[in-house]
Amino acid sequence: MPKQTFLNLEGSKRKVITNAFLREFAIKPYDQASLSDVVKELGIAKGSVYQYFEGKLDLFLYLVGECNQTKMKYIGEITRKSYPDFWAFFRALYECGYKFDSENPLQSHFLFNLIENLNSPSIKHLHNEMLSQTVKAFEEMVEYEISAALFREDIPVKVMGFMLYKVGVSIQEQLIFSKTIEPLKSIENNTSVFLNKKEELMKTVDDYIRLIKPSFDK
Amino acid sequence: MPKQTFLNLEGSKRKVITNAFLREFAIKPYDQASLSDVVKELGIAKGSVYQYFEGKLDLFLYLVGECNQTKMKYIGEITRKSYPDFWAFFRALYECGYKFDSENPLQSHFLFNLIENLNSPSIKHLHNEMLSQTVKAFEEMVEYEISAALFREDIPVKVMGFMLYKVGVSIQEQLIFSKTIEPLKSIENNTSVFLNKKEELMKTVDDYIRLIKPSFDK
DNA sequence: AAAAAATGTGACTCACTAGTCACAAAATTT
DNA sequence: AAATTTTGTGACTAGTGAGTCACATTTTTT
Repeated sequence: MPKQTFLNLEGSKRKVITNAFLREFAIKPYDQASLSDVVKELGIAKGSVYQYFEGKLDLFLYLVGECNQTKMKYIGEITRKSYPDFWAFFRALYECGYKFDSENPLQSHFLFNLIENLNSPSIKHLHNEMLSQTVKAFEEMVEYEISAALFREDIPVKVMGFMLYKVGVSIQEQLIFSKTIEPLKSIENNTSVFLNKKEELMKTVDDYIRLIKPSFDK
Repeated sequence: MPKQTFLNLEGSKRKVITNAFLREFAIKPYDQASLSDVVKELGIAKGSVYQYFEGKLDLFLYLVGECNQTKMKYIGEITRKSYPDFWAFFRALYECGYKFDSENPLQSHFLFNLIENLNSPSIKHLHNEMLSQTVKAFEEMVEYEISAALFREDIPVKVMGFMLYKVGVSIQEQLIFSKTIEPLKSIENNTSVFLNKKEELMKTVDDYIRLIKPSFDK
C-alpha cells in the first residue's frame, strides 16, 4: 500500500509520477526496472519514492492494482449471459480491451508487459499467484460452458482452461511476432498499443476463434 | 565460440565447468545468472572463465549450441514420413524428448528454461531470432500438412503455425502449473525433469492432441 | 510570528555484477 | 636444466541497483 504522503499528493503530480513508473515497468522486467532512472527522469529525489511507497514491490503492486481496477471498469460490464455463445463473449472482451487500450495507453502498456514482467525471479511468488487466479477464471468459464452442454466434456477442465488462457496470450504474442503491433515503439511515441490497428486485432482474434472453436465446441 | 584453451581442457574438467553453468542458467534468466557465483561454487578463478570464453554471452551461446546438438541427436531421427499423421509424429517428438531428458537431465533443464531465460533485455535479439526459427519450422510443418490435404486451409498458415508452437509450449507450462513436474526441485535433487513422470507427460500430450486435433485436421 | 508537522533531498551505505590485468604456477619445448 | 608457452589467479575497476538518513524546505497549526 502506498503511504498517506503519496495519496495526499496533488492529483497531477501523482499522475506524473505514476505514469513515469508505469512506463518503466512497461519496458523492463521487474528486476531490471530502475527506480534510480525514473527519479532522475522525473527530477525528484530518490528518497521521495520511499516517502510515497514502502519499497519497489509496494510501488509495483500499486501500479498493478490501479491498472487492473481501470481495466475492470471496462471488462466488468461484459457478461457471458449477454452473448449467444462463448466465442461472441470472448470476442467482446477483445473489443473492450481495445477500448481500454485506446483510452488508457500507458496502463494498457503496463498490463501488456505484466506477464513478461512477472518472470523476474524476485517476484516468482506473485507470478504464480496471478497465474493461478487467471487460469482459475478460465477454468470456471469452461465449466460453465460444459454444464450448458456447449463445450465438449471428454477433455479435463484443467487442460481446456489452461489452453484457453494460452490462446488469449497467444493472440497478443502473435500480433507482436508478426509486428502488427510494436509495444516498445508505441511507448516511445506515446501512443496506444493498438492505435489504428483495430481491424488487424479483430481479424487475428477472429482467425483464432475460427481455428480453436472446433476444439472446444461440443 | 569458446577459446582453444577451453577445448584443450581435460574432458572431465570441461564437463564439470559446463555443468555448473548449465545449472546456473537453468535456474535464472540470463541477466540474473551470476558468473561470480558459479566460479565460487567451482572453486576456480573468475579470470579462468575469460580464458575459456570471450564473455558471458559467448559462454551462454556455447551452452545453447551444445544442448541443441545433443537434443538433435535424439529428435533428428524422427521424420514425419514415418508416421501416418501429424499427431503421431507430434507425439513421437515428446516421447523422444522424454528419452533426451532422462539421459541428459542437466541439458534438458537448461533447454527447459531457455525460453524464459531469453526474456532478459540484454539478449532480446537472440530471443527474436530463435523464436523466428522455431515458429518458421512449425509453419513449414503446417504447410506440409495442408499440401497433403490433411490440415484445413481456411486459416492463415502463420496463425496455425504460431498456435502449434504455442501448444508445444503450453504442454510444458501446464505440467509445471499443475506441479506434475517441478524443474527447480529436480535441479536441486539432481534428477531429470520427467523422472517417473512419463505416464503423466504422455497423458497430457494425448489430452492436448485430442483437444486441438479438430482445430487443425481437415 | 513562532512552533510543529509534513514533505522533499541527495550523498551515502551495502551488495552486487561483468570484465581486466599484472602476476604466479604449471606444463611443454628446447 | 633452462627457456618458453600455456594455463590459472584474485584483487581490482567501473558500473549497476535498492534502500537509508540526517538535514533542508515547505506547509500547517498554534
